[in-house]
Amino acid sequence: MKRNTWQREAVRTELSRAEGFVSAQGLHSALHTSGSPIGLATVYRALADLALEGDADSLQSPDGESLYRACSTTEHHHHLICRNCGLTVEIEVAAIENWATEEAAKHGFTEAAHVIDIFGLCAACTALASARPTA
Amino acid sequence: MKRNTWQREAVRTELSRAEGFVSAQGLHSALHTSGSPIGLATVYRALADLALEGDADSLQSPDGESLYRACSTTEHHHHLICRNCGLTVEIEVAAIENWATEEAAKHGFTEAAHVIDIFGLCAACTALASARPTA
DNA sequence: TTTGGTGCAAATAGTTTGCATTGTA
DNA sequence: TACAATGCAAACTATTTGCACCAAA
Repeated sequence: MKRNTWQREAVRTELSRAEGFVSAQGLHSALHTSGSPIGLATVYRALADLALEGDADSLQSPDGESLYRACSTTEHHHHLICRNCGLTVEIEVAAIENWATEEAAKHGFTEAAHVIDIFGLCAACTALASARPTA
Repeated sequence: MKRNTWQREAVRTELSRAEGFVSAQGLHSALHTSGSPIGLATVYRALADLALEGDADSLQSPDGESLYRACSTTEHHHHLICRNCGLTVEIEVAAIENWATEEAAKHGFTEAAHVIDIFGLCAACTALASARPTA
């Protein structure tokens, strides 16, 4: 039987408070900042459980980190994520959903789950980047 | 100036020989099996270069590994990946490309890189699945 | 009380990097 | 000859796991 601990609750809360996707590490430090002395391993375990139970959605960022977000079971939408500051904008397009499904079906695939997310630099970070170039 | 070494050539060759996506580690051991004493770091560096030059396509597997694939054309396309047998089908749709770019621009994002991949069960695996259910 | 959960630290896994050496241009 | 590329091993990052301890049921 799953037990109800404040740690799980904290992770769940912080996850749903987050606008879009958050990394386990990010969520952990956010919790620490909020005063929770929760352990990193616990955060990982809680997130893994949430994902398993279907309460969280996860995807891999281009950098190879696992990102999680609270799963609004009903409808699913996609995100525009700033790779610098983490700003997330929700974008939803039924057209794309259909496209994905059809494209899969066209090739005989079933149980298609798509990963459609756009990583970029938000306006603010773009400005910063041009002010202080990386290279 | 980029130099032409047999190691690069080996990586390039092995990559195009592979049917679908391969991990750096997998490619490395495949090369070793073929008798190439190439170093793992070199494989990583070669793959990174190939991806940078646009000769290879890369994506993150659900396990967090970086997978690479020879990129036939200069344009980039997306994939339909069977989560059971690994069969990969390239799908390309200018419409989606544009959509992604526009959606990003609409929100002031720059340097947008999108992750659009569809994981599902290919026809063959679907048949197998119904014959011998997983759960 | 029972036993799953937690925290810490050590262990993994994948990938990157420093540096002396090698080989291409 | 000169300098990019290689190989090795150490360094890193993200994540997982073993284990003793704690607390929910």
